[in-house]
Amino acid sequence: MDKDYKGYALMLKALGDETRVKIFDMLSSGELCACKVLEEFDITQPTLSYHMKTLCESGLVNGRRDGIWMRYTINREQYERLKSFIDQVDPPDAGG
Amino acid sequence: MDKDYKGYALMLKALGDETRVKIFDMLSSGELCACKVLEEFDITQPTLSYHMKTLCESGLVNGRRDGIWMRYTINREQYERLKSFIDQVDPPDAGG
DNA sequence: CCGATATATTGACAATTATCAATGTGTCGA
DNA sequence: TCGACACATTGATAATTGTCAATATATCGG
Repeated sequence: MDKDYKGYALMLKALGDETRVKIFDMLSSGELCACKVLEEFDITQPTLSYHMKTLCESGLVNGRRDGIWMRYTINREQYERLKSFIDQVDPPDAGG
Repeated sequence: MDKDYKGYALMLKALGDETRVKIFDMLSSGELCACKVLEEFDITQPTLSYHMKTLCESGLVNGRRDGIWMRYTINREQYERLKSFIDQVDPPDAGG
């Protein structure tokens, strides 16, 4: 039962950016459309689109079209998978 | 109580690399010296040194000199901090 | 079909990253 | 103090990243 380090690394890398980790956190309160996310940042629309693509390609975020809008949610399955990995690390005491 | 997105992003970025996330996982079983870590990878010693520096600078890993060796452990405090953030995301159901 | 709105893609570019070979630094034992 | 070992730093380089302006695509209402 080899661990999927490549998969974890992809998700962690997607979250390894201040803008994207904030977007991820915003999505914790539920589905959001791109335009609502955009309001929270001082970036252009193409840049947001790039970040959303990065998050989606990591598997951590799902996007669906709803008419004019793209609505994004956290992919719970992948989120749980990442969380399990992080939890499982659980180092012994004496390191900080 | 603003969230330290920059700090989380730094840690997540450090883990967002297949080699480093594997090192991090190796450290879950306790302290390891660089030479032991190196044995597990097909990379040169300078490259490992670079990765260890990246992990240490993110705050997630501590290094200490022990004579000839550098011994690395997970920084439990930072690890718990990251884990708490991830746990706290906890999206509502309906996203996978 | 046309215009308006939301989003995606492309092309360009500066900055950062991961990697190595070569070399430097620190520690110990003889 | 010298050599050997473990590790760090430097310099170089190819690849990747984050960003924007410009443009393309998709959806809807009329």
